[in-house]
Amino acid sequence: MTPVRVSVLEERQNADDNSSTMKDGRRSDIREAGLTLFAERGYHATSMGDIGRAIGVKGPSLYNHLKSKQEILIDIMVTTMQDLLAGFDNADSNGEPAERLREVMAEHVRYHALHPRDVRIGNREIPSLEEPARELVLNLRNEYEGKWRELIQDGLDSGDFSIPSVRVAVYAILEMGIGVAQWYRPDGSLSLDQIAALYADMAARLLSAKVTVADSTIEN
Amino acid sequence: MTPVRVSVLEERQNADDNSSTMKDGRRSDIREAGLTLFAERGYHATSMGDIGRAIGVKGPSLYNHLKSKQEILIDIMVTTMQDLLAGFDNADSNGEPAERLREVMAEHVRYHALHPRDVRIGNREIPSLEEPARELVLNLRNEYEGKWRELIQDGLDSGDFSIPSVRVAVYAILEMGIGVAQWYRPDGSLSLDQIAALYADMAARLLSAKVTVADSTIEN
DNA sequence: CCTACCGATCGGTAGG
DNA sequence: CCTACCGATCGGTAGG
Repeated sequence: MTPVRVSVLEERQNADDNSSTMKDGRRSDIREAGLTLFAERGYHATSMGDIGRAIGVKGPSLYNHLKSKQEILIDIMVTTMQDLLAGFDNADSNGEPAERLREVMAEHVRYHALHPRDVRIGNREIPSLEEPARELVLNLRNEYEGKWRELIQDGLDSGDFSIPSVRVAVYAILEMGIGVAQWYRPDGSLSLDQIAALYADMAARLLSAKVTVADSTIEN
Repeated sequence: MTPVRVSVLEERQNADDNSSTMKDGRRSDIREAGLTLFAERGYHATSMGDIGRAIGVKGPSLYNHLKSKQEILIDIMVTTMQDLLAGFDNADSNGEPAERLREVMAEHVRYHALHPRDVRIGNREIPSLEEPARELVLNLRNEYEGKWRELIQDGLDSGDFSIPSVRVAVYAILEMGIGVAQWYRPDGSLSLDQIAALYADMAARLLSAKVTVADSTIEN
């Protein structure tokens, strides 16, 4: 269920090298250290020296494997959005809207539970991205939201869902799932499958509204 | 409904000065500039020179009004949590759990819609806080969550609510409302009252679960 | 409220 | 992969 992805950094390396078999382990070590440190302290509060120290080298040595600190951030944020997009497509089926909703929500929640550092950076460090990467990430995010809007619109059209605003419903559901990254612990009393099912339930309930606002469909 | 609050910075000023009538306008100007810049770029990406420029003075001049950059952040984050706590108590009634839930959720949403910069900083810059302010803010946050847990537990005990996990329900509902700060626009097609009512509806629906997970009450 | 300035730290480069 | 070093920028202070 977890989508297969190739890190942007890894891709760059493969493009530069002829031997795609020789995988520069340092590169993924750096990514991993950046993931932890950016998530804990934030991008601007993390120095290249910090990242170097985390993998046992000095700061300047990192430049043998990348061109800038920014490159690490871009790699993390782009691959995270690509993962979420691929995860949606993987989980989506051609069944009933209600069932499709449960499946993509479960995947959304699983991804956020299993990749808390990635999504935390993804949600906090957008201002730290330089153009054009920032635009790219925002576009990927819009693409992700668009998939959700389509699914929920489908259910609205078929009569399976009943809500006054597709847009608000999408925001509410996505945000709800994002929160899992902040509290999920693998050794908690709820299993990941239980949590995913719980959130799938909650999302499903959200979409069967008894409208109390003035007009039944306000806008999109 | 919006709780009255006194900025920590203002309090400090009043404590230092004898003339509490002479309110140093610069102080709140600085707070306002920090609010905008920290929210847009992040704390570490904002310099004292940036804040000074926003109010028409040089960076060093700011130190006539405060002792450190950190002080601005602390003020913003502490008063934000105090506002949320006071907002909860103000909105809470002694009626039925379902009605109390609707009222505090509407207030939660209104606050996030009307103070997007404050809550954005509040949710992103916790790692930028130095001790002991960090502990203090986390305690206030726990206090806020605790109020929600109590309310939802009340509704569970009285049979008004039906959910497998109070804790998960609180996380889901709070996070849902926090998201409003990221998309609400005063000139949007939905009025703030409509939005608040929508989220109150969604929260109410979340709490009337038909349990699909194995055990009906998993934990707290 | 300003200019001048401090020590520290940053991202990144040179050169080996 | 390292040391040495670069120019830039930072938060904050001195002194007026």
